[in-house]
Amino acid sequence: MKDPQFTSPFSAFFTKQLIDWYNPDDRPMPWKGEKDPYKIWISEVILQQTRVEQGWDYYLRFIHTFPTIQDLASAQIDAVLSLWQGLGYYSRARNLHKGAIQIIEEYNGILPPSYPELLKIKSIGPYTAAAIASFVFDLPYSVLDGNVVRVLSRFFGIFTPFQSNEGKHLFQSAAQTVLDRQQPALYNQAIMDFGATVCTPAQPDCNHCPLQKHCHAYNADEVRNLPVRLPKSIRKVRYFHYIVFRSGPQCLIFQRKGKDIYHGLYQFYLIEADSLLSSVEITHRLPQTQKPCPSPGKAIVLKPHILTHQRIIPAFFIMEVSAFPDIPDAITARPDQLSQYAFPQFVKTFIEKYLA
DNA sequence: AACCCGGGGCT
DNA sequence: AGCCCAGGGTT
Repeated sequence: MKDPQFTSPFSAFFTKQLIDWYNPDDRPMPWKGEKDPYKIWISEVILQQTRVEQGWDYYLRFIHTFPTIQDLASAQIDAVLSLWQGLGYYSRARNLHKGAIQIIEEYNGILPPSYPELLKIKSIGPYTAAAIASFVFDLPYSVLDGNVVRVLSRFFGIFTPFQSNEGKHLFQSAAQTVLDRQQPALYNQAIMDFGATVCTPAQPDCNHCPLQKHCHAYNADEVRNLPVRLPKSIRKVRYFHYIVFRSGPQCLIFQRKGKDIYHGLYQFYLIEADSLLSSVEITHRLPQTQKPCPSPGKAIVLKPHILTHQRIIPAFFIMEVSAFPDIPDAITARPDQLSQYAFPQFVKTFIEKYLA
């Protein structure tokens, strides 16, 4: 299929109004105006699927701990994950670390001033490459994120879902058409701030909108129906039964392996099932070791942990033993040492509430 | 092209 | 309860 080509008589109006509207000082951020490509890179990866307010302190801590690419590349992955703890989407932290090593080994330690080269670096996709290229190197690449898609779909009346193949080309074409090529950094900041503060998902401020006159959605009363999204997939339900082996002041933890969610982070001994298991069922599924385990006590069931694609129900069984069972890869730690390890948020919640 | 990956805030 | 967020990697 041929790429859909975007045209509109209101492109120039759109761009001029946006630039006139924009005042960078209205929405200050720690990384705004930053010209160190490393810091912009960090900020943009943190901001992937993450709100500015949520990422703010993580960014400051991250660049304080790892001020340069070399610092990040030579760090242990556990240290990186610890800084990321609670922010979610932990593959971002793992890929950031891989990317730093990649830059040291293949790019002489410097982020390349080129969109296609930036795209080759781990953690950098089309959005982040355009952001770094425009913000740091003043290259004419338009960013295309959730904000931009929303603004473009409403103003130009684009009802094609962005998630579809056709939508990706159509929105990319529209974004590049309205880009102010003379000042790409200012323009990209402008459209994202505009989407975040005026053309918001719910209850956009159309009454004070500088684009109102030629906004297709406003004039057709379609604002609430745009952007159009593809239906979302059904959520899986998973039951995580954690056995907290305790012996005196110590307990056992394990690092998650494989390619599943949270891999690289730490947890207690896990028995997963697709339903809540009884004490008897738990007993049958305890590790087979020399020393028999006592039967588990009453489960501490926390509220479900709701994620985008799954729902995790955490149940904890604290099991006092005279000696730890011999389980491969077990790590012995005191509760006060657990802060050295990165845990999924709901495990951290349990530790603070029941093991502190 | 489809699926997977967190956590928080808002309505 | 559902939606959305400064998306990218894997298969």
